[in-house]
Formats: sequence, C-alpha cells, structure tokens
Amino acid sequence: MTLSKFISGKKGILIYGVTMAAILFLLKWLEMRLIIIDHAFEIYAVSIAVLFTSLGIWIAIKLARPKIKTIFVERIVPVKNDGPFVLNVEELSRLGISKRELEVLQLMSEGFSNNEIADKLFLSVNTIKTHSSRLFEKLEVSRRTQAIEKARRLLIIP
Amino acid sequence: MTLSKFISGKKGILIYGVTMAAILFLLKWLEMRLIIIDHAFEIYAVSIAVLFTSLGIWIAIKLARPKIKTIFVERIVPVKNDGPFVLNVEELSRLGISKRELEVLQLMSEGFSNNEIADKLFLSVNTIKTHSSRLFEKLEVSRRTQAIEKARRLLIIP
DNA sequence: GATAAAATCATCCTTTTGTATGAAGGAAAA
DNA sequence: TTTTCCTTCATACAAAAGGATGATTTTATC
Repeated sequence: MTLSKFISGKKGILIYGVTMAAILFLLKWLEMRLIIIDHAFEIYAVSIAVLFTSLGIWIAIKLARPKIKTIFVERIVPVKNDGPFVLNVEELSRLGISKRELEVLQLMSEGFSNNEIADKLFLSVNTIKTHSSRLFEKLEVSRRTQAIEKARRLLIIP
Repeated sequence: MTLSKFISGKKGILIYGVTMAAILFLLKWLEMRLIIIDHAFEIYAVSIAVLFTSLGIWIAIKLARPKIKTIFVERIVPVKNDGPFVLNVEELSRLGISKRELEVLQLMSEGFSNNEIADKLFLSVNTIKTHSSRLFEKLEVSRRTQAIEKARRLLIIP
C-alpha cells in the first residue's frame, strides 16, 4: 500500500516501463547464469517466482486501488430523547437532602400517602412526617405537591 | 474476485500448497526443457513471468478482498424532545374531563392548594373541592398526588 | 471515643384535603 | 321542551398532611 503510493500518479507508466526493461535485462542475464552455473537453478527460480509474484501483487494493488475506497454511508437515525433520567446529584447535595428523604420524596411523587410510604419502608407514619417536614424545609416549600413540582424542576426526581 | 471465491475458506491453504507443488514440478520440468531446447527460452520466461504475475495478482486480490467492502456508518442523532407539550385530547375526552376540571388539575400539579386555586379562579374553595372530587373519580384516584402522576402519564398535563 | 449527621419514633395541635350530599343556574343536546 | 352535563356553592364529617418539639438510636467521621 505504501509502496504503491510511491509509484502512482503520472509517473506510474514510465516507472512501469523502466521496471519491465530491467526485468527483461535481468532475464537475459539469468539466461547466461543458468548455462554456466546449472547447480544454483533453484535459487534463481525462487528469485524469479518472488519477483513476479511481487510484480503481480503490485499490479493487483494498483489496479484494485480505486475499488478499495471505503464508502461511508451516514444514516441519520433520529431518536426520541426522553432518555434515561439522570439524577442531579449536585443539587441534591447542595440542598442537603438525605437518602431517606429522597426515598420519601420519590414515593410521594408516585402518589403514595404518608401511611402507604410508612408501610412500604417499614416505618412509622410519624417518621415519614418528620422526613417530609425536613424535606419541605430543605426544598423551601410547604406542601407535597409543591415539593414534587420543585424537585422535578431541579431534576431530583424523574 | 469470483476465482478467489473458489479457493477461499478452510481449503484455501491446502489448495495453495498443491498449487505450489505443481509450480515446483513445472519448474523442474522447465529446467530440463531449458537445457534441451535452449532456443525457446523467451517463451518459457514469459510463461513463468505470466504465471507468477498471475499468482501475485491472485494473492493480492485474496488479501485485498476484505478491504473492498462498504462501510455503513449509522449515526444516531438525538432529537430534543423537550418540545412543546401536546395535550392528549383523546384521553381527555375519553375520561370526560371538563375545562374547569382540567384547569384545577393543572394548578394542582403546580403545587397550589385548594384555597390558592380558589383565589386564582375567583371561586369558592368548596367549588374547587367539588371539581377535584369529580376529577379524582374520573381519573380513578383518591389523592391529588396520584391524580398528578396519572395525568402526567396520560399526557393530560405537562 | 467524641462529635456530628442521619434516622427513628412520639405527641399535640392546626391546616389541608377528601367524601358525601344537596341544591341551583345555565348551556347544549336529544 | 325536557334531559343531561357543567358549573357553582354550601354544610358536615373524616382522613390525611403539616408544624413544632423532644427524645433515642444508628452511623459516619474525625
């Protein structure tokens, strides 16, 4: 590939011609050699084989080159970006909301009552009330619906 | 291309070996020929050249084959879906939710209390309560947080 | 181990929310 | 025109939610 780059373009034909001449000369020279040193025939044969095989490879690469060009077909696939919810950890820690509080908040947003949340988390309703109260303080709201709305805006809940 | 197809796969190496053996045999045969008929050397030389050049081309094609295939690049472009909220009118009429009820629902989802909603709409709290009760019946829920959650899921509110 | 933060629960009291029920005026449909 | 639905409002009661406060127990963290 890198080799073919050296011998491509307008000079390609010229170089090809020169190479062919050289090869013919080499053949003639080998002819004499063959008569004189008959014993070393295999070496020459292999040399010739390698030489012409290389030539063939070179020709093939040169001829095949335009066919190797890669066709990039870029298909634009539009995807709805409702994407996965990414929790806003910064805001969460900025407000100092704890794990339990977040948990309660999430269940709140799903429409559960304090009693239901207490049952789900195996806690007393009073505990849930405490958590929610703290939550409201931290979110600076006074109702669960407000908390849900604000938390959603801050990407604390989906 | 079509030729290489015949000699590709697992049998490739075997066939290659056989071919090489045949070529070596041919060379040996040519050796004798060369000594006997010295005059016809050029013909053999060309034959050998053509043979090995063909071999080279065949090898090159075989090696280059995987590079010819086209590459399809699928680019997934995320489309922002923050877009304008489209109210689900079908669901709305299916559930039989009235304008006022929807209005109350929207304000609910924004975190307003019944009293605040009443003030905003210049209505009595009792009226808001009536509306919300009807709303809950139609949405088959029993709490405003549930109503908000379900309504959002049904695309009745943003 | 001490300190701080988080989590747990309770009690008392107020506000909000929800349910049930009834009623009356107005607009649209049958 | 009658009926139905929407809208409005009221009263009374029940349930849920919220605020204030205090206390105990974990759990980190230094």
